[in-house]
Amino acid sequence: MDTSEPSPTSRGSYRVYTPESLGAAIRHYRTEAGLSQTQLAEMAGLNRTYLSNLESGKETEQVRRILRVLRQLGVRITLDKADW
Amino acid sequence: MDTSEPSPTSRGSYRVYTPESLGAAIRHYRTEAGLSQTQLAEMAGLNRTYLSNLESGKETEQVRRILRVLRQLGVRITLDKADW
DNA sequence: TTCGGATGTGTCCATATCCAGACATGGTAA
DNA sequence: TTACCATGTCTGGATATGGACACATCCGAA
Repeated sequence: MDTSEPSPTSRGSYRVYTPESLGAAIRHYRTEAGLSQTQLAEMAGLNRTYLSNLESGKETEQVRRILRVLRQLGVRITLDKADW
Repeated sequence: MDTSEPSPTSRGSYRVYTPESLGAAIRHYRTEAGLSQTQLAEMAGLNRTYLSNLESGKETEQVRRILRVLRQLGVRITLDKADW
């Protein structure tokens, strides 16, 4: 199992390649914001169980599908904080 | 109907805010690559109908959910070509 | 120690959603 | 014109998936 942090780029942004790396990035930004899963789930109108699974990269076949499309196109996905 | 291009940034990358903008970006990169929906769907192991809907931003409640989470966290999503 | 918060994880179930297939339309080439 | 391709869109059905809820674990505070 990969317990490392999601690899940030030189400017603190995150590359997304897999559902797992997407989940890791979400978890990073959530904890950075000082929010619990319960709080963020409420803010986003989601179930906490879903958010837990999302952060773990589980049960996200849909995400995997979309990432497959983008990978085939050679498109890179980058996440970063808007207020930088 | 919106026939405009998805708004590119100064460096040719695309910001994703909604399922619609995600779909528009995918369509842009697909046509740029000279691929038909059928071709890309086969390459990615998907149904063409799904890809058509994905590019139109339809039936993507899952994407909308995840985008809600990222928006609440103030996280920005950028797509760009890896070979630039 | 106990207590509470945070998180992971399991089950059940209603429903969203993907796929297959068909059909219509618009464009283009012969 | 006909023929073909790309795309949008609809239906039906099988399945994936999210929500609700419960429970266990871990950890820090009191």
